[in-house]
Amino acid sequence: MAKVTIQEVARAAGVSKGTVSRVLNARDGVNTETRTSVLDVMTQLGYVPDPGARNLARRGKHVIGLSLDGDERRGNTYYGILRDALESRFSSEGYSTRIFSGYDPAMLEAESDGVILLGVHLDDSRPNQLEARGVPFVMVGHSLEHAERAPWVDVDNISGLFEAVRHLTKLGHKSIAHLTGASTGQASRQRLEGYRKGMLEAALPVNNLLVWDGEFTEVGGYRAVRRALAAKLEFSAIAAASDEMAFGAIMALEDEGFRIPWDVSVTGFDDLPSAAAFKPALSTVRQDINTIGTRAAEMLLQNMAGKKVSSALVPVKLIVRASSGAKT
Amino acid sequence: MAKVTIQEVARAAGVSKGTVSRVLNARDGVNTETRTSVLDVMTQLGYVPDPGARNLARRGKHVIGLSLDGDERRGNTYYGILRDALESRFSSEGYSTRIFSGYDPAMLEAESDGVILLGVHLDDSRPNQLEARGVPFVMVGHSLEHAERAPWVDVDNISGLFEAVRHLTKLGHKSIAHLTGASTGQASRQRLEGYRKGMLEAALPVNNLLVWDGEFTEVGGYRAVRRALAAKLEFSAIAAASDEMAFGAIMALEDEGFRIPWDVSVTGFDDLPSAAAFKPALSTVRQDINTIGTRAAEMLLQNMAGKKVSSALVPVKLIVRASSGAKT
DNA sequence: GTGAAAGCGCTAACAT
DNA sequence: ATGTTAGCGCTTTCAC
Repeated sequence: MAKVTIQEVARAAGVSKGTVSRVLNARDGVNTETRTSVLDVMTQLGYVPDPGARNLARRGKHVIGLSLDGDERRGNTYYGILRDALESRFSSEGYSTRIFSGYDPAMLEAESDGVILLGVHLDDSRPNQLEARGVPFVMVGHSLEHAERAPWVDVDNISGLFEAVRHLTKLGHKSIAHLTGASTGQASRQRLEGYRKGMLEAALPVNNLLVWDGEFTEVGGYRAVRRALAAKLEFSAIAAASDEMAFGAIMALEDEGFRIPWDVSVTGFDDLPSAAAFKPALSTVRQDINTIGTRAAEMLLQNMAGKKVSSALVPVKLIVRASSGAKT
Repeated sequence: MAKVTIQEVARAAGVSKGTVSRVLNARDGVNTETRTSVLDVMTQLGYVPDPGARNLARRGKHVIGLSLDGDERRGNTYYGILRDALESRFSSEGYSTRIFSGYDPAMLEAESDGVILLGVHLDDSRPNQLEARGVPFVMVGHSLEHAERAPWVDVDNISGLFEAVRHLTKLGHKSIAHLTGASTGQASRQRLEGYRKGMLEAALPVNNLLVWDGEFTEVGGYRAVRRALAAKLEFSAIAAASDEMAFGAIMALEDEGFRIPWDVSVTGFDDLPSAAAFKPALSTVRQDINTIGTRAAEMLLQNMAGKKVSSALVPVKLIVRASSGAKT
């Protein structure tokens, strides 16, 4: 595993360091043949560019800022994974990432070359400010308000819950509850909309008493279900807006003697690693957090390079496991 | 904020780059006067060494591995903060950090210069293996089994819970329950021991029915309290082994109509950022996660430099807020 | 289109 | 004890 450098690649390919560097940076002005041959040699030798050296030669700050507004840290399995994905993509490009929690646009501008905006909400001032300052940025998550300000990557929330509800209605369920998160978040609204669309499609009424706030946490889900049970609400299925709320819901149901999925079917959203391991294994809408992170990173990289990029809606996929079953 | 380099420091101090580099790396063979004067110039100019350039010149891999066994990721506010602290300390030293989840000692050895071991448990094989391979490492958390293998940093768990219980007994509480975490973890055991010592000190009996497993999560705390209530257990205070379990406990209590702290006093452990914001503000044992991370990083750095370092027990501090009050 | 050479900020010999 | 000088791996002029 001896370190292979650009020099060796150059020699092996019979060209100069300069040329190798050019193909490495996808700069044009390189003969197509030379390019492919160099590329070949690279993979053959298992060449991996040294980020430190690149930064040094490029002379920049080379840090990208992760701006979290408030406590995205909480409830965080999701953010942990996302952060890993961003980090690994950026670091392989020679950028280090830094978390900026206390939101300070001036600092962001001074200390980073570009920024990833996490958890943008309705009346968020960050997109405007960043745009005004001309700092390249991309948002993870989106809302109509800010959609035009900068490119964003988001998961297809609406389709996700729509699919979950359709799955449930096909199973014969009619009274389907929805566990929603904080009302200020975009994701919650969109998932709620997906729920409504799903009910509509099956010509089922949307009963507001069956839309519960689970605060996007396990306990939140647990308590919401307890309240519903205490209020003697009738339902045979729950489509939750997150896996964690679904976990909480299932615990509450089981604590009260209900069996999943025989008495009540439950679906989640996210497909966290723990969803498959849960008892019963959770039926859920998978969103590939890694893809989202990688996409966002790539978009920002392009953006910083001055290229125009367009936003992306990442598709979701319904994963059916043991927590949902036919209405009995 | 123009970038100041070692060259400029050298000129301003009237010495050569070499000398500046020497003081920068705390290498000896430098006149004390020169050293202090160089140091002065550095702070005056606001000099910050460029990590990339250092790595490049030092020719090493310069990555330190964070080994998490299994899913430390979960329940994670704690690990998020810890990781930030480690990262910032290491990166200012020119090291990048990488997470190694699937534990593979060979990989760890091949790809990192040193490793931080997180969540070491009783029958953990990592300390032995790492030691056998001669990889420098330090552990965050400790157990008697591994205490001699390598330096560790840990919070004073025993004193922490001891203080919490003493606080409660001084308030007049006699029936004090303890919410504990997973029994395999060291921290849980030590906190449980602190609880026992606290009860002992006040000549109070330890009733095993009042030691509840809250799985170190909010829901876990919530459910444990519900079970206790359903079993009609008598208690006027709860000393939890984590803030999150305490949050869950308070929610369960309030959902059943109890008022905190009038009907039941509750204390936590960690002092997460959310503890002060919680309603009611949580009395808890503060452990400074940042200090722990920074200490661990510093120890590893020393260790890698071949210096002998000794383990550290970081003190804790009881923070009294609104969730605990006199027994009525 | 490609090579040669200069340098990015720093460390590590080697001198003195 | 300190200065000098090569590089580290890469990008970027500037020639050709």
